[in-house]
Amino acid sequence: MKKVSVKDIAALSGVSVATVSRVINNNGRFSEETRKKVLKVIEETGYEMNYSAKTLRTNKSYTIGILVPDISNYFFADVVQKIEFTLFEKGYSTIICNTGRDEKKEMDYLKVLQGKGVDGLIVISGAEEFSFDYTEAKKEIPYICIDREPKDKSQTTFISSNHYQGAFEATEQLIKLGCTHPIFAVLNRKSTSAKTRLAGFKDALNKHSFTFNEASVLYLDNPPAKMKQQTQTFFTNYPETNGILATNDTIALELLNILHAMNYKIPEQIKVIGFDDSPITNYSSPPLSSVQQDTAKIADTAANHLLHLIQHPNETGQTLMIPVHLILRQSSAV
Amino acid sequence: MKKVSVKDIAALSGVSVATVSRVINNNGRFSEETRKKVLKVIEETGYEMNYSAKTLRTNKSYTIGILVPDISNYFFADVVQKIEFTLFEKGYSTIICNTGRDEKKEMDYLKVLQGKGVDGLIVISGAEEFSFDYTEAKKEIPYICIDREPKDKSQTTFISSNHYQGAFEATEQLIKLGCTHPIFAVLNRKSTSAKTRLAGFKDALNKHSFTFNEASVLYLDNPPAKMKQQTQTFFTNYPETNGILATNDTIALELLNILHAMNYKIPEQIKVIGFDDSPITNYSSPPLSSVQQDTAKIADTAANHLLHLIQHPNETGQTLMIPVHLILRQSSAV
DNA sequence: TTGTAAGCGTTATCAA
DNA sequence: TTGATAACGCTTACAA
Repeated sequence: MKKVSVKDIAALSGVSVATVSRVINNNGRFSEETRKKVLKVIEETGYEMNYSAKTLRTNKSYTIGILVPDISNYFFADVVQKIEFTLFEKGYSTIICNTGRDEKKEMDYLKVLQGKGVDGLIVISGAEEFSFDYTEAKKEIPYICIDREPKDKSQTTFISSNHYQGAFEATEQLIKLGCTHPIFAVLNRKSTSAKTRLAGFKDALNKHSFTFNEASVLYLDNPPAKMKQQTQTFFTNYPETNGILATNDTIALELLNILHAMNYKIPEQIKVIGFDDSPITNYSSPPLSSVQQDTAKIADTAANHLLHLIQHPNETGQTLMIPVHLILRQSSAV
Repeated sequence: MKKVSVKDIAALSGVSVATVSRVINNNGRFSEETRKKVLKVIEETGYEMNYSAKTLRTNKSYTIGILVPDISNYFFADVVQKIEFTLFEKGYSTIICNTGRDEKKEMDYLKVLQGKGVDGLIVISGAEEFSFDYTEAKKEIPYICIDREPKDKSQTTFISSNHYQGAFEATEQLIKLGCTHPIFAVLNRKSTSAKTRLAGFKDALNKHSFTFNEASVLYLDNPPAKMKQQTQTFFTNYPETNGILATNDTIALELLNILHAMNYKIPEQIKVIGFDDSPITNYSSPPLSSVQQDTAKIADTAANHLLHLIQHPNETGQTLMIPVHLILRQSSAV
């Protein structure tokens, strides 16, 4: 009772393994009659392709690796899920690697993925620049970077939400709503996207002739207890602060709680806007305004572009910007 | 500049491929001198194992498949992440399959996973019972079910939070806090775990001599708009309702919003408890009491048990219950 | 302790 | 239109 192989199919349908292979892959020529016969036997026996053998032979694994910092973060999970969906539709399976922002682990994963012969790689976010280590020039694996600056842009495709635009618009919105002292709240562990958001914030301030200085950015660290203390200190030093653009929704919500505890009224005294538009934004008090990323488009672009890159390895060097949308809710109301 | 193989290593270090293989896998005998020599060459050349070849030969893939309904759900993502971590530490990589609760997709995934020769499977949640279709008796793949009743418990290991206990305790808590008419809010698409929670709710009512009838369960459907209407109808019919145990946090939060809109005061008029204790519980208004699942323990148990099962395929039939903890917050305060 | 060689399930080349 | 066969990179008897 062992697994049935092409050889068995060949024997049962009275043709050679070569023919069976041709039928399965629909390449080369064979008669309609043969095709029917073979497919029938395949159906009956419940034959399933041994992908290891196929991969070994063809050097194509139909497997894609995804490097992601933290799959329990909604934004990442959502993107990954959608990428996985698209890839599966096209016959690829996906190995998801949760790096936990650990560089060593990332290297280990890369090694294994290479050993498994992945056809391509999608790298999502991260603090440092990403470059694939092609030492000794093995098979070059095409890769796509999402929200993570590649070291050498000519080697890959860079896909990113337009973080700059999002932060810029959100900041202008705060100003328009009357915030005289808007700040940007960001984690000290800074990702590529966070840096870009900061730039957007800064430029929006400039455009409206606000000064950007140490009173304009609130740097935070985990855990929440530390964040609370840092926030309190900041507000003691800069009590005039009346608008916050947070680098993501989690930070925004944490700040909401902290500000409540400090007896600030949101949005009356301080207006808050987050980033990512995760589902939680609807359930906070008050509901949180946020910059929505188009995860569907990001995922779709990434998946399709990678597949394209696999076919045409040298068409790299592009940077694709995905527009974002500011969603206004109670936390930034007038 | 092609990929280096055992053959190259053998040539470069002046031994046979067999010896190289022995050194790599540290099995069989070889002299210390040989070992050093071979490892040096491996190091220098940056050799990486071709896993397809290894898998083909040994029929072991060091790959585990995880079937999960929805990776953007925090509870699932958290469990998956932790399983993945443990498995990677032990040299396994993980193919995560997001089934989207689609039975056809689940079957397709199963086929591919089988073709890729996964050594084991972890199946998380889902509406119907799970049984692996071993038609034609291929290689039997050991699998673990988390939160999803296996069709035949003797074939697998069933791991689950103690949903019954959680629901029972939460219900008792509601009663203890003075709720005279507690209800259970659940989605119409009912999972194994939801059914068990309902049972716990029911038994707690019985214990305290409350009657369980159609006024005790609020059945809901997505999307939120529909949920709102269903809730309003329910409260028109049963206005005495003053306590809610929701089948998960998302439902609980949705209800919180709906009840606010209906001008109910939480927790004064209605007390609410959720399930899962996702991070959002801290940011809702009021903060949500919830039954916390021990994801770390679930994940760890699942991973280790599966690895054990791979070594000892016939030690199946266990059911492992993981205790849960009721976390009390504002939404159920007196 | 080490080497030789068979074989895992495919695909692809070459002949028929 | 088909078939025989080599090759992919690795492990593992069996020999030496």
